[in-house]
Amino acid sequence: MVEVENLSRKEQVIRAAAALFQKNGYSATSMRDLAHALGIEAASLYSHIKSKEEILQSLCFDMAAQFRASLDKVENSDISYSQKLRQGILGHIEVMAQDLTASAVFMNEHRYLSQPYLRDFLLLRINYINRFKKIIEGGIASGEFQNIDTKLAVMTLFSSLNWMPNWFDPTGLTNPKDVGNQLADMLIGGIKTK
Amino acid sequence: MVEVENLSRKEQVIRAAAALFQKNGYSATSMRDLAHALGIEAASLYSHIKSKEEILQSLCFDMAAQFRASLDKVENSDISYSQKLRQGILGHIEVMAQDLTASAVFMNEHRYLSQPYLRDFLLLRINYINRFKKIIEGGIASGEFQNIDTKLAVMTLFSSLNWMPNWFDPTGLTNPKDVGNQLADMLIGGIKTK
DNA sequence: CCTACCGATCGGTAGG
DNA sequence: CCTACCGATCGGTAGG
Repeated sequence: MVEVENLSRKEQVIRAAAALFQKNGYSATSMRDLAHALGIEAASLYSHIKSKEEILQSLCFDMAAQFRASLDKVENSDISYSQKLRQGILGHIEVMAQDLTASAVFMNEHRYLSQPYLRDFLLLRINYINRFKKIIEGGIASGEFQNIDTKLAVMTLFSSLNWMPNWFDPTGLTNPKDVGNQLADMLIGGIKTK
Repeated sequence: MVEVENLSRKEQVIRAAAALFQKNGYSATSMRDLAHALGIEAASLYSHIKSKEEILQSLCFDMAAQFRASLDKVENSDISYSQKLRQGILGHIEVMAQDLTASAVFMNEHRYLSQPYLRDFLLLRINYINRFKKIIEGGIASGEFQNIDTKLAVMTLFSSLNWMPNWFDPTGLTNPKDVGNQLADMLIGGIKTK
């Protein structure tokens, strides 16, 4: 019971922190700001978390794990490279849409991780990007895609995906799946052999 | 002479600040860090600049003005919408490539602007984005482009452009113009009527 | 989860 | 461009 309560409160702390990190940035968010948002004193936060950075670590690595898991599913499936790319995009957006705030922190605040966490995070990220790149390279090798610059293509895709938390309106008419399919239409149509 | 020296020194301060803002973030960069990079004491910085934020303002609004000017040239020229979009992309990348550090600050640190500067900056930015959106809408209306979601299209373009300072290697083989043309090929090919 | 508090550091000013 | 310094605030700890 005590454990469950602690975990739950810890998650409240992390979620409140994510909202402040997104709004004001990690460095510009003080532990007193965070405490105030939760209606407690700054010192009380340390009953739930070890440090300010531990919160950032949770947020960044949890999102990274979710992105990774979503790509696992499509990577080894027996579908065309266009379909793999589309499913990869849909998976990424689906994960993002489940927590746009944490996604924005993942994208914009990971840089404030200290070593060795920063290094580990960047390795996870480059690995993720390279898996998308491999899909594009596979599509080129099979003749499905034009012989485009794969680095430019994958960076265009990645930046477009990660910028979404900054403009996507979850209360709007378009749902994550529609946005993902439209993005896939736009990008795949552009790199597909005509 | 005194004026010229002051201006020059001020620009040195701003450039050094841009490098630190890019590397460590605006909030996490102290005036003592900046002073150290220039080999002077923190208090001495205030002979050249009024405040820390004034530096950020210079960087953000200077870049905004350059982006705006580059789009002015292509907007009213008598070319196809594909060509307008391509020239807009090339112009944006050319401006960015001239100062990748300031461009990264423009993209990632503008959020630390205080009011009313933040509001003004965001208005300039949405205006810039809308001008690209108008080009895309014009292309749809003329039948040159498919009937895509213009918001998604312009956000994909804008995020892709602004993410470039984070991965573009100015010492590499591809020059800004090649990258711009490749990005235009990829995006325009994707939205053009087949 | 609180009060009380720590040393460190912040942006900036006074006065030269 | 410097020394000397300001009040405010930082992340975090001790002890309950």
